[in-house]
Amino acid sequence: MTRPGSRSGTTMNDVAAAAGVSQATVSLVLNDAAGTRFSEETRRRVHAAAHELGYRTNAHAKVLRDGVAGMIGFVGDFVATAPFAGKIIEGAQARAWEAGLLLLTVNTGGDKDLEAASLEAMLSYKVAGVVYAAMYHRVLDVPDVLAEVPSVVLNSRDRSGRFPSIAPQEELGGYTATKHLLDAGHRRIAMINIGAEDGELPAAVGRHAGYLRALKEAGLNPDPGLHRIGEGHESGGFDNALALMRGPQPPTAIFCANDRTAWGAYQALSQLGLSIPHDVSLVGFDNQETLAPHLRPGLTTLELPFLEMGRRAIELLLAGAERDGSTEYFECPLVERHSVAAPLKTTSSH
Amino acid sequence: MTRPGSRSGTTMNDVAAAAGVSQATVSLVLNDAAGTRFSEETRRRVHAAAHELGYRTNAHAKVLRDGVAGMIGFVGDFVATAPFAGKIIEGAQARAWEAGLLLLTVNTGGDKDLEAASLEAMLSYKVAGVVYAAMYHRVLDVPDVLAEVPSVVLNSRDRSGRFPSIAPQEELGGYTATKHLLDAGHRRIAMINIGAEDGELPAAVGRHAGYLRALKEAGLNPDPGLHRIGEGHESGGFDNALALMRGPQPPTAIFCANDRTAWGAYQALSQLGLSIPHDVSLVGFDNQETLAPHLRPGLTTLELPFLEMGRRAIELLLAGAERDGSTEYFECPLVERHSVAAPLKTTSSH
DNA sequence: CCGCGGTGGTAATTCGTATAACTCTGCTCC
DNA sequence: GGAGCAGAGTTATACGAATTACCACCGCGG
Repeated sequence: MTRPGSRSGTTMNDVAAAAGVSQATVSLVLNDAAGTRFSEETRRRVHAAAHELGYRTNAHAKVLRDGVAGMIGFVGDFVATAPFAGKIIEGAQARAWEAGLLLLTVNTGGDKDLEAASLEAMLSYKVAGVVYAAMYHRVLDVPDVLAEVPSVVLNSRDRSGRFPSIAPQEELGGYTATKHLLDAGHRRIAMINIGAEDGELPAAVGRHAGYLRALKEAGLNPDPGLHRIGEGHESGGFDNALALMRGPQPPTAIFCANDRTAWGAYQALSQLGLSIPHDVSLVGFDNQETLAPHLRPGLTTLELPFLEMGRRAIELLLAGAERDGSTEYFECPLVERHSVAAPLKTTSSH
Repeated sequence: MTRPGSRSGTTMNDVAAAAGVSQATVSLVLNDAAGTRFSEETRRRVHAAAHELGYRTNAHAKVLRDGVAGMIGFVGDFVATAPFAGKIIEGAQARAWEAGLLLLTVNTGGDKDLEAASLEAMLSYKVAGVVYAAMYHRVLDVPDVLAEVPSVVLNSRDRSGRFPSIAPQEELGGYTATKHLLDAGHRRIAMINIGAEDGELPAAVGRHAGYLRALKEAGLNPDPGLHRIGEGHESGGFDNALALMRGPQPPTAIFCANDRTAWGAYQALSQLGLSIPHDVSLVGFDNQETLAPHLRPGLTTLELPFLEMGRRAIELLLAGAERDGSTEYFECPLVERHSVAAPLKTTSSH
């Protein structure tokens, strides 16, 4: 009803009739099919008619005919919900679009029934592949149906090892963070981790391992009293930072295994009247854009390369073929701001 | 290759062959079509064969035949990127799913070409409707193509008035926030707004109007010196709060037009050695989940009902029909935490 | 012995597009 | 002057599911 010609149901037959040619001609001309020859006059008429009628190809008919759809499924336990992980979709969507593909997204919120049902729906839409994304890095069980189509696990690892996975390089991140603090001259470096290291949480395990490696490499003996476990939230950072600084031998620097924890530590230090980085240095992890740059002083932290990871997931899908279950690790670059300085007085180690 | 029967290309004909019946029978049985009668034995065989072969309906064939697809397009200038607006997608997706529909999402990042192209793609997929969502509440120009399909504008208003819009009730929010402060006994209430009120930013205009109305209703004369304009960021909150408190007659309470601004104010007050809410009370706006609950003390703020707004957008789409360009406003409930208390000393007004 | 109604199912068509195979008209060339 | 061929299109079919119209069979009444 909008413009005269833009009825939603305009088909190639309508265009053909308007241009006075056959439907096949319309198809061939509009798709600029290779190896066919039509007079300039005919091409002109077809294009004119198509434009006039507001013709738009019916994607379903095309898919039915060609067998493969221009869509990729993106299932996550969060997708939209998580504040910072939006980047991961942004990257995926951008890359998909470059390949002319649309993203069919569902966030299950952890609901396994919804997950199964939406995967079924996606498969009936003949998606070219499925990205199975997780909010945080862990080891997870991938639904069997995904084996029917190219799939990749994003920001987590597939326990069964059937699917290619993409994950951040946690250990190196932990190492880099700690090394940065060591290089600034710190010797008593605490770590407030996110949750227990029961092996199901590669972020916690890896970051801590990197922390230990850096310490060891510097010839330092890790003080168990400086290693604490929060829950990845502000309160965990707050409580643990408070306990740490009130202890007998407080650290001169704290590595917080995520930015939220670091924020809690900021609040604790502020409450104790300690200044950052003068009295104590801090390094975070995640480079959460709503947080890290806006703390005072700005938080030095490690960036989770979500944009690239999202892009890469689609890339792998498109490459298809190989389909081994190997994991591709992404390095987390250090982004320096102003929460790290040299310690006040060096607690000499000999 | 996974399980024997789960080839991706299993069609009704395959099932029919396996069950020893016709394709029509398979269709009728599987869809449990009304008014048809098949023997129990036949039904059983059909279901068994379908299950055995891992049959899954081809959505494209169905759409082609039936004309309407089980998908809704969701286009945004952000979609994933914005930290808190994820809720809006979550709500939309949940409601869509209840209706058996999938969401086809694209975040354009403001790129108009991408926007146009993805709308075209969505329309070729015969989406049942399109939600056109914006990151922040404003007045925007909606692409003409949207007129071809049921569409609704989410978290913004359509300038042309052709499409139904859904937006938060900013004025009432500003009023509620201010009233809350008045009720606590405050008389000198400042406001740090987000950006200029040039009419293109309903959030800024509305929240300020509500602030003025509440003041007027309380018989107070707004002090222009207490009204400041930030940029909606932390730094705007920081700088303006600092200026406000260092002024000749500092306020006893500040209404910050968003949570990020409020956070900046927290930092400024902390720097000045002022405590919240003892020395000054604060109210924010947005109830940003990564921020408001984690500030110390927790920030009293107004919630943007994104989940409901997202749901409602889909609801309107499904209702279709009417299609007037009216705007539906959503109330922003006050969520009380601990940043508001009675003022220290009342600056009596007579 | 024919017709009739009910039961249980099937054949054929439709949706919109892509494409392989085919037709028809001129023209050239020997 | 007919073979051959290039040029310009067309016809027909397939993709997978839904649906309408139809058909075959059986038992029974008249």
